[in-house]
Amino acid sequence: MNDPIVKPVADAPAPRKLSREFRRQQLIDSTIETIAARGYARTTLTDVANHAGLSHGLVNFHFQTKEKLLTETLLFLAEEYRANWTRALAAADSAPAAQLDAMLRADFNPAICTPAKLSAWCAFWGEAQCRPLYQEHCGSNDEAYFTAIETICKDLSDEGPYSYNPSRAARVLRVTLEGVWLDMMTTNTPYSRAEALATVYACAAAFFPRHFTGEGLMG
Amino acid sequence: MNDPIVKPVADAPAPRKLSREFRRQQLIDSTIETIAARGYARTTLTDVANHAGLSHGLVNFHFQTKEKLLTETLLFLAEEYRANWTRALAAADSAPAAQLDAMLRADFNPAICTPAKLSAWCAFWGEAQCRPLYQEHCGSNDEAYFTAIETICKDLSDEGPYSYNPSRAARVLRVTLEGVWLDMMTTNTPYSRAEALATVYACAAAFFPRHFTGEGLMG
DNA sequence: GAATATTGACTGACTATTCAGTAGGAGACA
DNA sequence: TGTCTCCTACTGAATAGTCAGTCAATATTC
Repeated sequence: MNDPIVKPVADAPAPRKLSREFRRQQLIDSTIETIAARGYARTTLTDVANHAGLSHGLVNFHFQTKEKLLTETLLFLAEEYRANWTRALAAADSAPAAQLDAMLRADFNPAICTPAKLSAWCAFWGEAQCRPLYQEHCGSNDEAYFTAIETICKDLSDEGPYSYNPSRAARVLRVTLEGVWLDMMTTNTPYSRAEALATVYACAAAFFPRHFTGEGLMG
Repeated sequence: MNDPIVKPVADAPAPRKLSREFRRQQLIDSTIETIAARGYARTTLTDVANHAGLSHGLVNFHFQTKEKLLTETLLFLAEEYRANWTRALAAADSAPAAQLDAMLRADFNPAICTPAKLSAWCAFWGEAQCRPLYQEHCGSNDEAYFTAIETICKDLSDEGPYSYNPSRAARVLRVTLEGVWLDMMTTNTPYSRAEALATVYACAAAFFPRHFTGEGLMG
């Protein structure tokens, strides 16, 4: 628990002084790990600092208050998530099916889908005071996400053509992604990302059988 | 926030002394409300007691420690949830489609699907220390639930017949229910139970089109 | 030497828990 | 019916522990 994240490199002692940005990021990472390990309610500044091998006074030096640290941690997660699906969409083929496939896969990118980050997301969702905060800063992220997945489903529905209401299909896909994330946290025998992705593909195949199978994008 | 839950009846003043069981339930209810209003991390015994119009000493009198109060609150929610779907299944027609319909509807029973209870569930899920606790006491509940919905989906799949893997379909339905619950908590413009149920039915219709439409059970 | 980062002892506020005391009700007995 | 005694629920002041935030001293880098 107290292992410092940053180990000194053998022949070049870790610089005691690091750039503002580096330390801030290091403390945000420690916050995520600490919340995952101890829970939101039991997370103290000392825990966070110790996890990074630093003293708690430094946390206040860089973030002023605990609340600001937690806020910035949430904003970091939100921005990382947004950047991840945005990048995935941009990198994918422009065909609706490929776009949807990219969107579904994006959620299981190992960079954002780690146990600690899932746990931290879960903790922020659960903490009543965090929801308005999230809405205020990231509500527009979610709206963009909803719009993106809905538009793709509409295009895919036209292309099929499929008779399902594409908005409903989009929402089912979205909540399935959310539900699977939650499942990965809470289920007794947590299943792998691969298994989670298979569940999402089963859903996509049920709505868009001409484009998806239970194994993934067709063709 | 400080409104006593139990108002004195006009001509019969509220008894100062009430039965052990009544007070315990009253305090558990207050705990749910307080967690919903203030968040898990900020919930204090004084908050809980004030919400019930009682003194904080009484909480320790009845529950010994704060931890036990929170544990018992979680167990109460879990048992209420289990009893709800079990009862719904028993009351429904034995045809697989009717059983599945009962199971899907059960989650939206106004008795268990209140904003405060959703919020409390969310808080417990989010708090890392609560997950092992839940597993230990209620893991078997979840297993029974998984088995029930999986069995029903298998029967329904045979009856269709449908080509989807019924276990996957069951899991998608289950995580859709979970995801919709989460959505009711977190989305900017929270949608009604009716709208949430429609989303779940869209999912059921996608997997079992010979038994469900987007509006619900067929026939 | 100046600027900045870092430490850690300290403070003050908050809160879980304890406990000595209060009060209402239920029998026992007259 | 009155009153005495006991039991249990209940109160709230006191206690003890925790933790966020402060700050003077120190280290590091330029």
